[in-house]
Amino acid sequence: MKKKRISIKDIAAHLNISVTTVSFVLNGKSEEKHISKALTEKVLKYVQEVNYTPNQIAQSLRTGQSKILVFMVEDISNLFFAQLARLIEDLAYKKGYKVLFCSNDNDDKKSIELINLFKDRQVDGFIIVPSPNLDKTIAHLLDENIPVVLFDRYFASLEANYVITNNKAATENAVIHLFENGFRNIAYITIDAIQSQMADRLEGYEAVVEKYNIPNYTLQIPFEETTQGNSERYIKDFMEENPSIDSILFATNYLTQSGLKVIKQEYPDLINSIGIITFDDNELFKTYSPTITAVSQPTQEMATMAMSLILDLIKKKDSSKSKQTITLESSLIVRESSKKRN
Amino acid sequence: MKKKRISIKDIAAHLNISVTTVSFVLNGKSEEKHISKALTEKVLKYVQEVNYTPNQIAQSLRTGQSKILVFMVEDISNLFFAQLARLIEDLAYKKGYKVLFCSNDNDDKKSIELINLFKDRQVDGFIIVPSPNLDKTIAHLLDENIPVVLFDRYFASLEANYVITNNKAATENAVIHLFENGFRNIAYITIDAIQSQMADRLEGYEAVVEKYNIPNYTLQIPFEETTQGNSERYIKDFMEENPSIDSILFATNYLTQSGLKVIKQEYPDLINSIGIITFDDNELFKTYSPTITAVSQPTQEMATMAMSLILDLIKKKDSSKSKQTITLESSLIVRESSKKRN
DNA sequence: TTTAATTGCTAAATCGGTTTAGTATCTTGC
DNA sequence: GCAAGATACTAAACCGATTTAGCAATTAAA
Repeated sequence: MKKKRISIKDIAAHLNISVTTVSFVLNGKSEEKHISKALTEKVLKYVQEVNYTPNQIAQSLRTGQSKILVFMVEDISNLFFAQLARLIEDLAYKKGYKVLFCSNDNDDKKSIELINLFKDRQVDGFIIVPSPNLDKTIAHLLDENIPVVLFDRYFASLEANYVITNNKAATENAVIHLFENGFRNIAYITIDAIQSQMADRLEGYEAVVEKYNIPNYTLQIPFEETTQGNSERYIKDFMEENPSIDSILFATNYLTQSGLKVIKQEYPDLINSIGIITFDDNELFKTYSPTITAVSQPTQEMATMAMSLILDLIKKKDSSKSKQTITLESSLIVRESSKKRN
Repeated sequence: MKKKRISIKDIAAHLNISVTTVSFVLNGKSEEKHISKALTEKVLKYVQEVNYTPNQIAQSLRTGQSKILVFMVEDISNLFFAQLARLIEDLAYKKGYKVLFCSNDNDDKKSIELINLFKDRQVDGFIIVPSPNLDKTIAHLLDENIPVVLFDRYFASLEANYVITNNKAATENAVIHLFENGFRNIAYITIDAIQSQMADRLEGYEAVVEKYNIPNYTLQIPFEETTQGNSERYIKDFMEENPSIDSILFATNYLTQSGLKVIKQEYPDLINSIGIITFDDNELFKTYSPTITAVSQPTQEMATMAMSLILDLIKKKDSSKSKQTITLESSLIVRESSKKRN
C-alpha cells in the first residue's frame, strides 16, 4: 500500500552505477567530475522518468543547509506583519527558500524559546522583529555566526544588520502636517515600550511639539494592557482628562482601532472634526468616514531589503564583517481625517 | 571562532559511554533499556550542563518525522487567513509542531509545486485551503498515506478529512436578515470560482431569493480579475446596470473592500441607505459608518478542529480509515449596515 | 549446581544524501 | 616507449541522531 519514496540508491542500483555518480549528475557536477555526456543523460532521463526529487532532510543533514528561513514577528495576525509575511514568502520561494513564520507576542521568553527551536532545525537565517530585551540572545546568534537581520526595530547597543524605517521623521511629518492643517492640540497615543521604533516615534512627536511650542499630550499605554483589550479604557480616560485635544496621532494600527472605537462610542460627533493620523495603512481607511490619513511604511522595500541582506549573509558565511543597516522612509498618505472639516 | 554545536557523540565521549546509552537516556528509555539510575542521572546532568538539544534534522532523517506541519492558504496577507494562521500556530507549537505557512493564490500549479516542495521536507501533515482543481493532487497525497486536512472548502468528488463552515446556511441567514429588514432588491457579489465554499454560498443566496420571490442580482467576478484589482470596475458596471439594487451581500472580505470603494467614489450618499453584509468580520467594521454587518466564521473552532484532525491522522498512521468531516456554523454579527436607516 | 532470565551497556546498521580520496583506463607530449 | 595528465567512475566516510541485535555480568529459578 504505502509505496516508499525512491532514493538515490534505488536509482544507482537500477542503472548499475554508484550513488556518487548519481549525486554528481544531480548536482550539475557532471563536467567537473568527468561524468560522460552519455551517462549523464541516462541518469537525468531516468530521474525524470521516476520523478525523483532528493530528500531535503538528508541533504540538510549533510550540508548543514536547511533552505529554511525564519521570519519572527510580533503577531502574524496583525495586518502589517501579515502583509510583510506575504512579501517575504514570495521573495524567499523565488530563491529556493521556505519560510517559517512565528509570532513572539513581543515577549522575550517566547522569542528565546522560538529561536532555540529553530536552531535545532538548522535554519539558514533569521529575520527577526525583536522583543524588548532580545539583544543578548541576538548577540549569541551573531557569535555563532548565524545570519540574522533585525526588522522594524534595532538595538543601539548591538552591532547587527537591520532594516527599519525612519520612524522619527515619520511622526515628525505627521505632526507637522496636523499643525499645518490648523490643529494645535495634538495628542500622541502610543505604547510604553522602550523599543527603538516606539522611542523614535515618540521622539519625533516631542521634537515637533516642542519646536512649535504647542502642548504635549502623550498617552503611553502599557503593552500588556493592549493585548488584553484594555486600550480603550486608557484612551477613554485620557480623552476625558484632556478635552482640549483636537487631533490624535496613533502610534500603531491596533491603537487606532481602539481609538476609533472610543470615539464612536463616547464622542460620536467628534469623528467629523477631530484630526486623526494612524501608523500603518489599511485598505479600509480609504473608504472610512472620514477617510483616514496614514503613515505608510514601504513594506515592499522593507521585505526586499531584508531578503537581500539575509541572502548576502548566508552567501558569505563569515558574517563577522561589517554590518549593514538600512533605513527606509515612510510616506504620509494624506486623506480627509487630518484636515479641518465641516 | 565558530564553535560547532555539541552532538550526542561529544556527550558520549566526554562521559566515556556509548552514544546508544545517551540516546536511550534522552528519549526517556532508561528504565525500559535497563540503564542504571546513577548513569541516567549523570547523563542528564551533563546534558543540562552543556545545554545540549538534539539536532532535529538528524532526528527527522532517522525517524521520518519532521514535527513540521504545513498550513497552505490562499493568501496569508488576507486578514481571515492571517488570523487563522495565528491560531494554528499557537495550537501547533503547544503540541511540539512548527508550521510552514504558504500562499497558493488559489492557483493549482502553485499549490502542486508547494506540496512537492514540502513532501521533500517530509512534513508530517498538511492543512490545505485547496485551489480549484487540486483534488487529484490531494488524492495522491492520501494514497501515499500522508495526513491531509482540507480547510474552508472541500471536494465532493474526494473522500477526505475536512473542516468547513456551513456556507449555504450563512448566506441564507444573511439574505433572510436583509429581507426581514425591508430590503427587496438584494444583490450578491461573488467570484466565479466553482469551489465548494463559493458554490455553497451562491446556493444559499439563490435559495432564499427564489423562496421569497424577489429578483436575483448576482455578479460573479472572474477570480483573476480580483487579484489584479479590477473588481471595482466590475462592481461599478454592475451597479450602474442595476440601479434598483437596495442592498448587497459580499461573498468575501476583499470584495467588500472593493464594493465600499465603489460606493464611496460613485454613490457617496448611498452608503447611508444601502444594505450591506460582508463575509468575514473585521475590527474596523465595528466603527465604520455605518457599522457593517458581517458573517463571522468561527475561526477559533475551525483552527482547533483542524489541528485536532491532523494530529489524529498523524497518530494513527493508517489514515485510510474513515474520513472525518466537520461543518461549523457561522454567525451573523448584526450591525447598522443591514438595517433600514435615515 | 546449572540453566534461564534479568540487568547494564554497546557495536553497528540505518535514514538518504554529499564529498573526499581513490582506482583504472585512456591520451598526450617528448 | 614511458611518465604525466586527463577521463570516467566509485568505495567509503560523513552528517547526527535512532534502533536492532547482542555481549557480559549478575540474579533468580529449577
